[in-house]
Amino acid sequence: MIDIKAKEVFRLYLKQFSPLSEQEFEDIFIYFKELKLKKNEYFIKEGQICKNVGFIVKGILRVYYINDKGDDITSCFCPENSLTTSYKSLITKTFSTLNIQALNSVELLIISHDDFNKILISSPAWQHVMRIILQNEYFNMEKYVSVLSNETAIEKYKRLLEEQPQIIQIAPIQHIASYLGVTRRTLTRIRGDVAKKNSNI
Amino acid sequence: MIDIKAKEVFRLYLKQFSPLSEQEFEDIFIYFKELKLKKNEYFIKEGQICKNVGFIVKGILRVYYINDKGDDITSCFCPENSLTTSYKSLITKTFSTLNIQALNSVELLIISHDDFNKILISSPAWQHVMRIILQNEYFNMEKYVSVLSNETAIEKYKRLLEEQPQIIQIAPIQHIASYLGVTRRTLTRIRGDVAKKNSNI
DNA sequence: TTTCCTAAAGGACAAATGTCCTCAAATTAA
DNA sequence: TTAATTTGAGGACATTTGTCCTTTAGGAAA
Repeated sequence: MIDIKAKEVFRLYLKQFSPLSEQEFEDIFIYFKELKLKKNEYFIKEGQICKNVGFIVKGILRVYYINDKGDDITSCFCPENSLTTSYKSLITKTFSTLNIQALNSVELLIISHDDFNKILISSPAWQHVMRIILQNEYFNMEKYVSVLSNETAIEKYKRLLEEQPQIIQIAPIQHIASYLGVTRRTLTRIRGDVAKKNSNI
Repeated sequence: MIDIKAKEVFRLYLKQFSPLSEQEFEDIFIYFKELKLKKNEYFIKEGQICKNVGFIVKGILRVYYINDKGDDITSCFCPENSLTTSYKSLITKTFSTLNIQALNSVELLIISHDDFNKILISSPAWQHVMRIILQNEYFNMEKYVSVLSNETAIEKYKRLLEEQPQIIQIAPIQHIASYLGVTRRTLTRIRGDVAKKNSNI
């Protein structure tokens, strides 16, 4: 039996995008299962085919890949109250190049790709919610591209500090650095500068 | 009457993604109009609401925006045989922050957002083609993000030289530079290095 | 407690990139 | 054709970032 609180969190999440009737929500919810991950456990590993979409009830996940040079690059931190999956692997049924790993202890609601598609066909309400969520994913990615190419390292750090302060608390410095597109050394310099400025005020 | 050659080009484009029957294609095609742009004319300008999707039969368009610092940043070059639109403005019916401008003389087939949606509802074939095209757009964006954050300026330049050599021929240096995320000065340095290496061979 | 280990901070120097400028070639206008 | 304008190349120096290394602090194990 799924935790009643988790269910409520998910209900509220969907409600943001589009109202669902009690019945519509229940019809959808029966397909979800609970999944708990301990720190450092994986939601999906490179080389596997991703078969699930997860909703994060609690905790934070890190998405990363190993690039041509062998570096571990963090492409995204998935916060509470959002979806996580390896879209490309899921949709094209190919091996994932991404790893999605729990940064702390994580609680998810997951649905299989097959069930996901089943609901898409049978429920116009679900179709509508998903269209909006996927649109948002796309727009977020556009935003991320613009941040990556326009902001300096220090601006990006300050943005992260403002938008996702929990990340800075729990993620080790090398993950934050690769996410911001700089080396560890540059990130410590930035932290030094930020601390210095604050002490001047 | 739309140029018969343009029609063929579009038919072949759609065919890549999914086969359409002759009738299905004709049913869709009646909604398209021809649009010709001279060099430097706009498909969409910042501040307007984008109402059309365009298929590029001939020519190249540049997508750019003005960032907070007032710089003109090229976010993408749209080549022949691809779609162009300001997705965010189109879908959310908000003012576009993007400009899409003809780099040379351009020939488009355009369809209004309303007609686009009308076909989406009436034609499962069109729905299918569009789902695949939008998925590809998303995957391309992912690819672009990974290139932006992993490759050095010189690697990005070489990639562009290989993948879209026409761009390097016709776009002025500052547009290519902002697209690669560097200044003009860095791009001329890169060109110098590339030329020097080639002469050594 | 003491030792060991790990993670972050930061010093020193090198490399890459940006800023500001000039010059030369190409293009446009008179 | 000549003058004016635009565009790209590239010099000089400043700034930023990377690389490699050492130091420091905090937590885990003996």
